[in-house]
Amino acid sequence: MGIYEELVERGLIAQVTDEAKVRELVNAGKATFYIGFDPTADSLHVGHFMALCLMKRLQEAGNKPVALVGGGTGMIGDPSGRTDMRSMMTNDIIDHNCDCFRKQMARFIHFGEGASDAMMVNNADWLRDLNFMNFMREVGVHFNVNNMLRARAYENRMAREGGLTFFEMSYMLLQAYDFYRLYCDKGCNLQFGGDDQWSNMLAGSDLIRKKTGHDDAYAMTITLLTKSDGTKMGKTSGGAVWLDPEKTSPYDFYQYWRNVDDGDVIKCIKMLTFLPLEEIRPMESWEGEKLNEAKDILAYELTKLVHGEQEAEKAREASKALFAGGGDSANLPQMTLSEADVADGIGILDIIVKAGFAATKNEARRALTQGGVTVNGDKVDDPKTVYEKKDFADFVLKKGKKKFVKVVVE
RNA sequence: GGGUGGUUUCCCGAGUGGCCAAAGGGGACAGACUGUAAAUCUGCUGCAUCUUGCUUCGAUGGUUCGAAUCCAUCACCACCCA
Repeated sequence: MGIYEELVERGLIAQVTDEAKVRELVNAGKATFYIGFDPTADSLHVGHFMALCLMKRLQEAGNKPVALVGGGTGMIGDPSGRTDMRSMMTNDIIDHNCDCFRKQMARFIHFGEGASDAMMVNNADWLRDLNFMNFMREVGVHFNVNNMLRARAYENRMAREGGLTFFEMSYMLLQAYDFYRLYCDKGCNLQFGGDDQWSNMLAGSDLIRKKTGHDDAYAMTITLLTKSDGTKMGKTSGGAVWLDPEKTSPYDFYQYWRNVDDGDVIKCIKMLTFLPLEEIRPMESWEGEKLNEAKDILAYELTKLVHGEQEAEKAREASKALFAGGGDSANLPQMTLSEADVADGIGILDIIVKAGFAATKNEARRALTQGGVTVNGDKVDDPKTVYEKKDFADFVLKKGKKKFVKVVVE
Protein backbone atom coordinates (compact mmCIF):
# COMPACT_ATOMS: atom_id res chain seq x y z
CA MET A 1 0.00 0.00 0.00
CA GLY A 2 1.42 3.37 -0.98
CA ILE A 3 1.35 6.49 1.10
CA TYR A 4 -1.48 7.87 -0.98
CA GLU A 5 -3.69 4.87 -0.29
CA GLU A 6 -2.88 5.15 3.38
CA LEU A 7 -3.91 8.80 3.44
CA VAL A 8 -7.17 7.88 1.79
CA GLU A 9 -7.90 5.12 4.27
CA ARG A 10 -7.15 7.45 7.15
CA GLY A 11 -9.76 9.81 5.79
CA LEU A 12 -7.32 12.65 5.36
CA ILE A 13 -7.94 13.52 1.76
CA ALA A 14 -10.91 15.63 0.82
CA GLN A 15 -10.39 16.73 -2.76
CA VAL A 16 -7.68 16.34 -5.38
CA THR A 17 -7.27 18.02 -8.73
CA ASP A 18 -5.94 15.00 -10.58
CA GLU A 19 -6.08 11.90 -8.47
CA ALA A 20 -4.12 9.59 -10.75
CA LYS A 21 -1.26 12.02 -11.22
CA VAL A 22 -1.08 13.00 -7.57
CA ARG A 23 -1.07 9.39 -6.45
CA GLU A 24 1.78 8.59 -8.76
CA LEU A 25 3.74 11.64 -7.71
CA VAL A 26 3.29 11.15 -3.99
CA ASN A 27 3.84 7.40 -3.96
CA ALA A 28 7.06 7.85 -5.89
CA GLY A 29 8.24 10.47 -3.42
CA LYS A 30 8.57 13.02 -6.16
CA ALA A 31 6.33 15.72 -4.85
CA THR A 32 7.55 19.02 -3.51
CA PHE A 33 4.53 20.19 -1.64
CA TYR A 34 3.68 23.21 0.38
CA ILE A 35 1.25 24.08 3.11
CA GLY A 36 0.62 27.61 4.30
CA PHE A 37 0.45 28.78 7.91
CA ASP A 38 -0.59 32.23 9.06
CA PRO A 39 1.70 33.40 11.86
CA THR A 40 -1.07 34.88 13.98
CA ALA A 41 0.28 33.56 17.28
CA ASP A 42 3.57 32.48 18.76
CA SER A 43 2.59 28.84 18.81
CA LEU A 44 0.93 26.35 16.54
CA HIS A 45 -2.28 24.85 17.80
CA VAL A 46 -4.30 21.73 17.30
CA GLY A 47 -5.79 23.15 14.13
CA HIS A 48 -2.36 23.03 12.54
CA PHE A 49 -1.60 19.65 13.91
CA MET A 50 -3.15 17.63 11.17
CA ALA A 51 -1.25 19.55 8.55
CA LEU A 52 1.96 18.80 10.43
CA CYS A 53 1.16 15.13 10.61
CA LEU A 54 0.46 15.08 6.93
CA MET A 55 3.77 16.74 6.19
CA LYS A 56 5.51 14.18 8.32
CA ARG A 57 3.81 11.29 6.56
CA LEU A 58 4.63 12.62 3.14
CA GLN A 59 8.20 13.38 4.09
CA GLU A 60 8.65 9.86 5.39
CA ALA A 61 7.55 8.68 1.97
CA GLY A 62 10.30 10.71 0.36
CA ASN A 63 8.48 13.87 -0.58
CA LYS A 64 9.83 17.32 0.12
CA PRO A 65 7.79 19.59 2.40
CA VAL A 66 7.79 23.33 2.09
CA ALA A 67 6.32 25.15 5.05
CA LEU A 68 5.11 28.53 3.97
CA VAL A 69 4.47 31.07 6.66
CA GLY A 70 2.25 33.94 5.74
CA GLY A 71 4.44 36.79 6.85
CA GLY A 72 3.10 38.84 3.97
CA THR A 73 -0.57 38.00 4.18
CA GLY A 74 -0.42 37.96 7.97
CA MET A 75 0.72 41.55 7.91
CA ILE A 76 -2.66 42.76 6.87
CA GLY A 77 -4.66 40.26 8.82
CA ASP A 78 -8.12 39.03 8.19
CA PRO A 79 -10.48 42.00 8.38
CA SER A 80 -13.53 39.87 8.96
CA GLY A 81 -12.82 39.73 12.70
CA ARG A 82 -14.55 42.68 14.26
CA THR A 83 -12.67 44.86 16.70
CA ASP A 84 -9.74 42.53 17.02
CA MET A 85 -6.35 44.07 16.57
CA ARG A 86 -4.88 41.57 14.23
CA SER A 87 -3.64 44.25 11.92
CA MET A 88 -1.34 45.48 14.67
CA MET A 89 1.15 42.75 13.97
CA THR A 90 4.53 44.22 13.25
CA ASN A 91 7.30 42.61 11.25
CA ASP A 92 9.14 41.82 14.47
CA ILE A 93 6.23 39.92 15.90
CA ILE A 94 5.64 38.07 12.68
CA ASP A 95 9.29 37.12 12.46
CA HIS A 96 9.22 35.98 16.07
CA ASN A 97 6.13 33.88 15.42
CA CYS A 98 7.75 32.35 12.36
CA ASP A 99 10.71 31.36 14.49
CA CYS A 100 8.47 29.71 17.02
CA PHE A 101 6.66 27.86 14.25
CA ARG A 102 9.88 26.57 12.85
CA LYS A 103 11.03 25.22 16.19
CA GLN A 104 7.76 23.44 16.75
CA MET A 105 7.68 22.07 13.24
CA ALA A 106 11.16 20.71 13.62
CA ARG A 107 9.75 18.21 16.09
CA PHE A 108 7.74 16.70 13.29
CA ILE A 109 9.58 17.21 10.10
CA HIS A 110 13.24 17.34 9.31
CA PHE A 111 14.62 20.58 7.94
CA GLY A 112 17.81 20.61 5.93
CA GLU A 113 19.38 20.62 2.51
CA GLY A 114 18.72 17.04 1.46
CA ALA A 115 16.37 15.97 -1.29
CA SER A 116 13.44 15.30 1.00
CA ASP A 117 14.40 17.72 3.75
CA ALA A 118 11.88 20.39 4.57
CA MET A 119 12.39 24.05 3.94
CA MET A 120 10.62 27.02 5.33
CA VAL A 121 9.73 30.03 3.27
CA ASN A 122 8.02 33.26 4.09
CA ASN A 123 5.74 34.86 1.56
CA ALA A 124 6.72 38.24 2.96
CA ASP A 125 9.86 37.80 0.89
CA TRP A 126 7.92 38.34 -2.29
CA LEU A 127 4.66 39.92 -1.15
CA ARG A 128 5.91 42.86 0.87
CA ASP A 129 7.69 44.49 -2.01
CA LEU A 130 5.08 43.71 -4.59
CA ASN A 131 4.24 46.53 -6.93
CA PHE A 132 0.51 46.90 -7.27
CA MET A 133 0.50 47.86 -10.94
CA ASN A 134 2.78 45.05 -11.94
CA PHE A 135 0.84 42.62 -9.86
CA MET A 136 -2.44 43.58 -11.45
CA ARG A 137 -0.97 43.33 -14.91
CA GLU A 138 0.73 40.00 -14.36
CA VAL A 139 -1.68 38.28 -12.03
CA GLY A 140 -4.89 40.27 -11.86
CA VAL A 141 -5.65 39.87 -15.55
CA HIS A 142 -5.91 36.12 -15.17
CA PHE A 143 -8.76 36.28 -12.69
CA ASN A 144 -12.36 36.41 -13.68
CA VAL A 145 -14.58 37.97 -11.04
CA ASN A 146 -17.66 36.11 -12.17
CA ASN A 147 -15.88 32.85 -11.59
CA MET A 148 -14.45 33.94 -8.30
CA LEU A 149 -17.85 34.86 -6.96
CA ARG A 150 -19.05 31.39 -7.74
CA ALA A 151 -16.51 29.92 -5.34
CA ARG A 152 -17.94 28.56 -2.12
CA ALA A 153 -15.75 30.69 0.05
CA TYR A 154 -17.08 33.85 -1.51
CA GLU A 155 -20.62 32.70 -1.89
CA ASN A 156 -20.99 32.43 1.87
CA ARG A 157 -19.48 35.79 2.50
CA MET A 158 -21.57 37.49 -0.10
CA ALA A 159 -24.65 36.38 1.76
CA ARG A 160 -23.26 37.59 5.06
CA GLU A 161 -24.28 41.02 6.34
CA GLY A 162 -20.89 42.61 6.31
CA GLY A 163 -20.34 41.56 2.75
CA LEU A 164 -17.00 40.94 1.22
CA THR A 165 -14.14 43.39 1.16
CA PHE A 166 -11.80 43.86 -1.72
CA PHE A 167 -8.99 42.64 0.46
CA GLU A 168 -10.72 39.38 1.14
CA MET A 169 -11.20 38.91 -2.55
CA SER A 170 -7.56 39.67 -3.20
CA TYR A 171 -6.57 36.96 -0.83
CA MET A 172 -7.21 34.44 -3.56
CA LEU A 173 -4.83 36.24 -5.90
CA LEU A 174 -2.15 36.42 -3.26
CA GLN A 175 -2.42 32.77 -2.42
CA ALA A 176 -2.43 31.83 -6.07
CA TYR A 177 0.64 33.96 -6.54
CA ASP A 178 2.38 32.17 -3.66
CA PHE A 179 1.90 28.87 -5.42
CA TYR A 180 3.12 30.35 -8.68
CA ARG A 181 6.28 31.67 -7.07
CA LEU A 182 6.98 28.43 -5.27
CA TYR A 183 6.42 26.53 -8.50
CA CYS A 184 8.88 28.70 -10.37
CA ASP A 185 11.47 29.20 -7.63
CA LYS A 186 11.38 25.97 -5.67
CA GLY A 187 9.93 23.47 -8.07
CA CYS A 188 6.89 23.08 -5.88
CA ASN A 189 4.31 21.00 -7.71
CA LEU A 190 1.65 20.28 -5.10
CA GLN A 191 -0.25 22.40 -2.67
CA PHE A 192 -1.98 21.15 0.45
CA GLY A 193 -4.46 22.97 2.56
CA GLY A 194 -7.66 22.77 4.53
CA ASP A 195 -10.71 21.94 2.52
CA ASP A 196 -11.90 25.52 2.97
CA GLN A 197 -8.94 26.61 0.88
CA TRP A 198 -9.95 24.59 -2.15
CA SER A 199 -10.91 27.47 -4.39
CA ASN A 200 -7.80 29.46 -3.55
CA MET A 201 -5.67 26.44 -4.30
CA LEU A 202 -7.35 25.79 -7.60
CA ALA A 203 -6.74 29.40 -8.46
CA GLY A 204 -3.04 28.72 -7.91
CA SER A 205 -2.97 25.78 -10.27
CA ASP A 206 -4.89 27.81 -12.81
CA LEU A 207 -2.55 30.74 -12.56
CA ILE A 208 0.46 28.50 -13.11
CA ARG A 209 -1.14 26.96 -16.17
CA LYS A 210 -2.05 30.33 -17.61
CA LYS A 211 1.33 31.87 -16.99
CA THR A 212 3.62 28.98 -17.83
CA GLY A 213 1.49 26.74 -19.99
CA HIS A 214 2.46 23.83 -17.71
CA ASP A 215 -0.18 21.52 -16.43
CA ASP A 216 1.70 19.87 -13.57
CA ALA A 217 0.88 21.88 -10.48
CA TYR A 218 -1.66 20.03 -8.40
CA ALA A 219 -3.76 20.76 -5.37
CA MET A 220 -5.10 18.55 -2.67
CA THR A 221 -7.16 19.38 0.38
CA ILE A 222 -7.21 17.82 3.81
CA THR A 223 -10.50 16.94 5.40
CA LEU A 224 -11.17 19.48 8.08
CA LEU A 225 -11.24 17.84 11.45
CA THR A 226 -14.53 18.80 12.98
CA LYS A 227 -16.37 17.40 15.94
CA SER A 228 -19.47 15.37 15.39
CA ASP A 229 -21.55 18.43 16.26
CA GLY A 230 -19.93 20.32 13.41
CA THR A 231 -17.82 22.71 15.47
CA LYS A 232 -14.09 23.03 15.11
CA MET A 233 -11.78 20.67 16.87
CA GLY A 234 -9.23 22.14 19.20
CA LYS A 235 -11.21 24.90 20.82
CA THR A 236 -11.95 24.96 24.48
CA SER A 237 -13.56 27.54 26.70
CA GLY A 238 -10.08 28.87 27.37
CA GLY A 239 -9.28 29.24 23.68
CA ALA A 240 -7.20 27.11 21.40
CA VAL A 241 -5.32 24.00 22.44
CA TRP A 242 -1.68 24.90 21.82
CA LEU A 243 1.26 22.73 21.02
CA ASP A 244 3.55 24.87 23.16
CA PRO A 245 3.76 23.28 26.64
CA GLU A 246 3.97 26.74 28.18
CA LYS A 247 0.59 27.63 26.77
CA THR A 248 -1.16 24.29 27.12
CA SER A 249 0.43 21.92 29.58
CA PRO A 250 1.02 18.33 28.48
CA TYR A 251 -1.50 17.27 31.11
CA ASP A 252 -4.18 19.56 29.69
CA PHE A 253 -3.27 18.47 26.20
CA TYR A 254 -3.69 14.86 27.19
CA GLN A 255 -6.99 15.62 28.89
CA TYR A 256 -8.30 17.41 25.85
CA TRP A 257 -8.01 14.26 23.78
CA ARG A 258 -9.06 11.99 26.60
CA ASN A 259 -12.35 13.90 26.60
CA VAL A 260 -13.30 13.95 22.92
CA ASP A 261 -16.78 12.83 22.01
CA ASP A 262 -17.41 9.16 21.39
CA GLY A 263 -18.19 9.88 17.77
CA ASP A 264 -14.84 11.52 17.16
CA VAL A 265 -12.35 9.13 18.73
CA ILE A 266 -11.74 6.70 15.92
CA LYS A 267 -11.68 9.48 13.37
CA CYS A 268 -9.01 11.27 15.40
CA ILE A 269 -6.93 8.17 15.87
CA LYS A 270 -6.98 7.53 12.16
CA MET A 271 -6.23 11.03 11.11
CA LEU A 272 -3.78 12.10 13.74
CA THR A 273 -1.85 9.19 15.16
CA PHE A 274 0.88 7.19 13.48
CA LEU A 275 -0.42 3.86 14.69
CA PRO A 276 -0.48 1.40 11.80
CA LEU A 277 -3.86 0.96 10.20
CA GLU A 278 -3.88 -2.74 11.09
CA GLU A 279 -3.97 -1.74 14.74
CA ILE A 280 -6.68 0.81 14.22
CA ARG A 281 -9.12 -1.28 12.21
CA PRO A 282 -10.25 -3.47 15.13
CA MET A 283 -10.98 -0.37 17.18
CA GLU A 284 -13.65 0.71 14.76
CA SER A 285 -16.01 -1.87 16.18
CA TRP A 286 -15.49 -0.73 19.76
CA GLU A 287 -18.41 0.93 21.41
CA GLY A 288 -19.76 2.04 24.76
CA GLU A 289 -17.38 1.91 27.66
CA LYS A 290 -14.78 0.21 25.55
CA LEU A 291 -14.26 3.48 23.73
CA ASN A 292 -12.59 4.85 26.82
CA GLU A 293 -9.63 2.67 25.97
CA ALA A 294 -9.48 4.20 22.54
CA LYS A 295 -9.57 7.66 24.09
CA ASP A 296 -6.65 6.78 26.29
CA ILE A 297 -4.71 5.53 23.28
CA LEU A 298 -5.52 8.67 21.35
CA ALA A 299 -4.51 10.96 24.19
CA TYR A 300 -1.33 9.07 24.90
CA GLU A 301 -0.20 8.83 21.29
CA LEU A 302 -0.78 12.48 20.54
CA THR A 303 0.84 13.69 23.74
CA LYS A 304 3.80 11.52 22.89
CA LEU A 305 4.01 12.99 19.41
CA VAL A 306 3.87 16.54 20.60
CA HIS A 307 5.56 16.49 23.99
CA GLY A 308 7.57 13.30 23.99
CA GLU A 309 7.17 9.92 25.61
CA GLN A 310 8.17 11.04 29.09
CA GLU A 311 5.56 13.78 29.28
CA ALA A 312 2.95 11.44 27.86
CA GLU A 313 3.67 8.93 30.61
CA LYS A 314 3.40 11.60 33.25
CA ALA A 315 0.13 12.87 31.92
CA ARG A 316 -1.23 9.36 31.81
CA GLU A 317 -0.08 8.62 35.36
CA ALA A 318 -1.59 11.82 36.69
CA SER A 319 -4.87 11.04 34.97
CA LYS A 320 -4.95 7.58 36.43
CA ALA A 321 -4.24 8.92 39.89
CA LEU A 322 -7.05 11.42 39.65
CA PHE A 323 -9.74 9.51 37.85
CA ALA A 324 -9.13 5.83 38.36
CA GLY A 325 -7.29 5.91 41.65
CA GLY A 326 -4.02 4.13 42.06
CA GLY A 327 -1.78 5.98 39.63
CA ASP A 328 1.25 7.90 40.77
CA SER A 329 0.21 11.18 42.33
CA ALA A 330 3.68 12.68 41.89
CA ASN A 331 2.79 13.85 38.41
CA LEU A 332 -0.32 15.86 39.18
CA PRO A 333 -0.44 19.35 37.75
CA GLN A 334 1.04 21.62 40.36
CA MET A 335 0.70 25.18 41.52
CA THR A 336 3.17 26.95 43.74
CA LEU A 337 2.28 29.59 46.30
CA SER A 338 4.91 31.82 47.84
CA GLU A 339 5.56 32.17 51.58
CA ALA A 340 4.13 35.67 51.36
CA ASP A 341 0.89 34.35 49.90
CA VAL A 342 0.23 32.21 52.92
CA ALA A 343 1.84 34.34 55.62
CA ASP A 344 -1.52 35.46 57.01
CA GLY A 345 -3.42 32.48 55.72
CA ILE A 346 -5.06 32.36 52.33
CA GLY A 347 -8.76 32.12 51.53
CA ILE A 348 -10.13 29.25 49.51
CA LEU A 349 -11.54 31.66 46.92
CA ASP A 350 -8.13 33.18 46.33
CA ILE A 351 -6.60 29.77 45.85
CA ILE A 352 -9.21 28.89 43.24
CA VAL A 353 -8.58 32.09 41.34
CA LYS A 354 -4.82 31.68 41.55
CA ALA A 355 -5.15 28.18 40.18
CA GLY A 356 -6.92 29.64 37.17
CA PHE A 357 -10.06 27.64 37.90
CA ALA A 358 -12.11 30.82 38.07
CA ALA A 359 -11.62 34.25 36.60
CA THR A 360 -13.02 36.12 39.58
CA LYS A 361 -13.75 35.41 43.19
CA ASN A 362 -17.44 35.57 42.45
CA GLU A 363 -17.04 32.76 40.00
CA ALA A 364 -15.07 30.79 42.56
CA ARG A 365 -17.73 31.49 45.17
CA ARG A 366 -20.41 30.22 42.82
CA ALA A 367 -18.64 26.95 42.15
CA LEU A 368 -18.11 26.53 45.85
CA THR A 369 -21.68 27.40 46.80
CA GLN A 370 -22.95 24.83 44.36
CA GLY A 371 -20.81 22.14 45.85
CA GLY A 372 -18.14 21.92 43.20
CA VAL A 373 -15.04 22.47 45.29
CA THR A 374 -13.17 19.88 47.29
CA VAL A 375 -9.82 19.81 49.04
CA ASN A 376 -8.28 16.38 49.42
CA GLY A 377 -11.65 14.90 48.65
CA ASP A 378 -13.58 16.85 51.29
CA LYS A 379 -16.20 19.29 50.11
CA VAL A 380 -15.56 22.89 51.08
CA ASP A 381 -18.77 24.82 51.52
CA ASP A 382 -17.71 27.90 53.46
CA PRO A 383 -16.28 30.59 51.19
CA LYS A 384 -14.50 32.06 54.17
CA THR A 385 -12.38 28.99 54.75
CA VAL A 386 -8.78 30.03 55.28
CA TYR A 387 -5.74 27.80 54.94
CA GLU A 388 -2.35 28.18 56.52
CA LYS A 389 1.07 27.05 55.56
CA LYS A 390 0.87 23.73 57.36
CA ASP A 391 -2.24 22.79 55.40
CA PHE A 392 -0.28 22.69 52.18
CA ALA A 393 1.86 19.71 53.13
CA ASP A 394 -0.73 17.70 51.27
CA PHE A 395 -3.26 19.73 49.36
CA VAL A 396 -5.11 18.69 46.24
CA LEU A 397 -7.75 21.13 45.09
CA LYS A 398 -10.54 19.97 42.84
CA LYS A 399 -13.03 22.21 41.09
CA GLY A 400 -15.81 20.65 39.13
CA LYS A 401 -15.39 17.17 37.81
CA LYS A 402 -12.13 17.43 36.00
CA LYS A 403 -10.01 20.25 37.28
CA PHE A 404 -7.35 19.25 39.74
CA VAL A 405 -4.26 20.92 41.03
CA LYS A 406 -1.81 20.08 43.73
CA VAL A 407 -0.91 23.18 45.73
CA VAL A 408 2.46 23.55 47.41
CA VAL A 409 4.20 26.36 49.24
CA GLU A 410 7.74 27.31 48.54
C1' G B 1 -21.05 61.92 -1.22
C1' G B 2 -26.81 61.60 0.07
C1' G B 3 -30.77 59.06 2.86
C1' U B 4 -32.37 55.61 6.65
C1' G B 5 -31.58 52.47 10.70
C1' G B 6 -28.37 50.97 14.47
C1' U B 7 -24.30 50.60 18.73
C1' U B 8 -27.24 46.82 25.51
C1' U B 9 -23.88 42.68 30.18
C1' C B 10 -19.28 36.28 26.68
C1' C B 11 -22.65 35.94 21.87
C1' C B 12 -27.67 36.76 19.81
C1' G B 13 -31.42 39.83 21.47
C1' A B 14 -35.67 42.51 24.61
C1' G B 15 -35.98 47.07 27.12
C1' U B 16 -38.05 53.82 24.66
C1' G B 17 -37.88 58.20 32.09
C1' G B 18 -38.32 55.26 38.19
C1' C B 19 -40.74 48.32 39.52
C1' C B 20 -33.25 47.59 35.54
C1' A B 21 -27.53 44.56 37.35
C1' A B 22 -31.29 44.94 32.98
C1' A B 23 -36.54 39.69 29.81
C1' G B 24 -35.63 35.45 26.58
C1' G B 25 -32.28 32.22 24.00
C1' G B 26 -27.23 30.34 23.16
C1' G B 27 -22.64 29.43 25.34
C1' A B 28 -19.80 28.90 29.78
C1' C B 29 -19.68 27.19 34.77
C1' A B 30 -21.62 23.95 39.00
C1' G B 31 -24.88 19.75 40.64
C1' A B 32 -27.68 14.92 39.53
C1' C B 33 -27.35 10.72 36.18
C1' U B 34 -22.92 8.34 33.64
C1' G B 35 -18.03 5.67 30.96
C1' U B 36 -13.06 11.54 32.59
C1' A B 37 -18.54 10.47 26.49
C1' A B 38 -23.26 12.17 24.62
C1' A B 39 -28.28 13.23 25.75
C1' U B 40 -31.43 14.82 29.72
C1' C B 41 -32.86 17.43 34.22
C1' U B 42 -31.60 21.32 38.05
C1' G B 43 -28.98 25.53 39.48
C1' C B 44 -26.09 29.59 37.99
C1' U B 45 -23.99 33.57 34.85
C1' G B 46 -21.22 42.34 36.35
C1' C B 47 -17.56 43.23 40.58
C1' A B 48 -16.45 43.22 45.71
C1' U B 49 -15.01 43.58 52.36
C1' C B 50 -21.69 39.42 49.36
C1' U B 51 -28.59 39.80 53.87
C1' U B 52 -25.03 45.39 52.08
C1' G B 53 -22.08 48.33 48.76
C1' C B 54 -19.97 49.71 43.98
C1' U B 55 -19.57 50.04 38.56
C1' U B 56 -22.17 48.90 33.67
C1' C B 57 -26.16 49.61 28.43
C1' G B 58 -20.50 53.08 21.82
C1' A B 59 -17.88 58.17 23.82
C1' U B 60 -18.43 62.95 25.92
C1' G B 61 -21.50 66.74 27.75
C1' G B 62 -26.60 68.28 29.05
C1' U B 63 -32.07 68.07 30.77
C1' U B 64 -34.31 65.75 35.27
C1' C B 65 -35.41 64.53 42.24
C1' G B 66 -34.20 60.24 38.98
C1' A B 67 -31.58 58.27 32.29
C1' A B 68 -29.90 52.04 29.00
C1' U B 69 -34.28 54.97 27.94
C1' C B 70 -34.94 62.38 26.45
C1' C B 71 -31.45 66.36 24.00
C1' A B 72 -26.54 67.77 21.70
C1' U B 73 -21.86 66.65 19.69
C1' C B 74 -18.41 62.91 18.25
C1' A B 75 -16.92 57.87 16.82
C1' C B 76 -18.05 53.39 14.64
C1' C B 77 -21.37 49.87 11.88
C1' A B 78 -25.29 48.16 8.55
C1' C B 79 -28.85 48.91 4.56
C1' C B 80 -30.58 51.81 0.22
C1' C B 81 -29.18 55.52 -3.57
C1' A B 82 -24.77 57.58 -6.29
